[in-house]
Amino acid sequence: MVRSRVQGKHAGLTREQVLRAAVRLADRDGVEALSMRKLARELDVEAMTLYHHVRNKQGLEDAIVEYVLAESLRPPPESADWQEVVAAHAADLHRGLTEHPGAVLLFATRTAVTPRTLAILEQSLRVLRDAGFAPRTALHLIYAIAGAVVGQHLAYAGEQAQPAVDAPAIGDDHPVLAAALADGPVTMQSRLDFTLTSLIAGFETLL
Amino acid sequence: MVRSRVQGKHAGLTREQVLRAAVRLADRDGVEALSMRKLARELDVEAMTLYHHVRNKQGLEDAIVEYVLAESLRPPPESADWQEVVAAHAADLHRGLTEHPGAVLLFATRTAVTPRTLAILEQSLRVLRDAGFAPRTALHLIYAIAGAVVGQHLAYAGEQAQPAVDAPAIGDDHPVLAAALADGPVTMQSRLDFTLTSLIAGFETLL
DNA sequence: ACCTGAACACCGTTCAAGT
DNA sequence: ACCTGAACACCGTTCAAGT
Repeated sequence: MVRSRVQGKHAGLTREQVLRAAVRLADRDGVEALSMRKLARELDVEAMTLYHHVRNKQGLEDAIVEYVLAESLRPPPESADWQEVVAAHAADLHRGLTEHPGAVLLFATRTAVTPRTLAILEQSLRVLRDAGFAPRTALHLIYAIAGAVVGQHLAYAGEQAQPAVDAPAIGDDHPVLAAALADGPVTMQSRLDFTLTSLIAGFETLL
Repeated sequence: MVRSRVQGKHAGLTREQVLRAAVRLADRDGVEALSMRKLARELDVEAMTLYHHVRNKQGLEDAIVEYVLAESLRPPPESADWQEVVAAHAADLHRGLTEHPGAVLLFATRTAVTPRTLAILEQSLRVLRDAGFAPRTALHLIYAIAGAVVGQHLAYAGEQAQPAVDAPAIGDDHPVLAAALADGPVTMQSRLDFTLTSLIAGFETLL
């Protein structure tokens, strides 16, 4: 790593570049490997320079969540029924977290409240209310969906580090568990599909 | 912090004591404040001593999850229908995470697979299978419940640091969202209840 | 205005050494 | 066997100083 610029010379570094590099680093090496110093090295800059574009590491992490969420979330499809809107919301989140595994752990503990996400949320809520859900129920519904998607991605992230239960490890003491795993391990996709299908079926009983 | 023991003198430190102190420290100051050095100070011992009871920090965190899960999980109630078994499982997890907020983030990314948790899982799965669910569906069902409980606790933990959306911050641009929050902020308890009720209602449609 | 470099107060972990 | 202390390679962040 060679310093390629003298002090005071502008690096021309923008916040956008910092965030893009941070997301890339987190996706490549994992969030736990994301440090101000390593990110600075990646950008060929001193660590302290980053504090010009970001309040601190917390602020960087908040910004990553906003960045990924902004990239993932789309306005709900026009003239769709509420089931499609809910499924689309889940699919948006799922795609975003799949493309950016480094953001999964950060999504778990923050909500990015920006004008754009608020606007999209309001549009989804309107569809749900027009379908007959009370506003508060509609909000609960969105929370339930988001929690389910993030929850399954987290569980999956954990299983990468520490492999999940599989059939051979079970043995004869646990016949039902063994039967459940006989057709291969349970994947995140199957768990997520099951959870979302169950949730939507449950929501339908509320109408 | 005074050293109260000469080198080589047994501290009489047990793994149980280490884990109890770790859980207490994480609950009191937050997981992010849990460090080997601070934990050692708490136990009036050198940091390196802890490595005699725990492989490394990862191992300590795994052990915390096992410890809290063992304390929380109970065998499913005898002669209960499947809805009660599922609700009891959710309630066990909810109680454990409420009593041990320091473990929430750790629960998100690991599964504690021990003989005891496997046995309890098998019992729950048997009730579900006897109720008519296929073994694989039963397992999906348990995963969905666990994911929902952990997911809502995580979201709640995040809101402690970074307050959630509330009515005054919304304004006239988002009437449905404002209406949803008019009766006060959405709490973790209400979100969790809603999610679990919806999930169970959804499961019923599968039978 | 933008960037640097030293410094401070922390980390997890290895390793040789004490009793 | 159990515990220590120094050491190494890291952290995030403050602060004064450079251009």
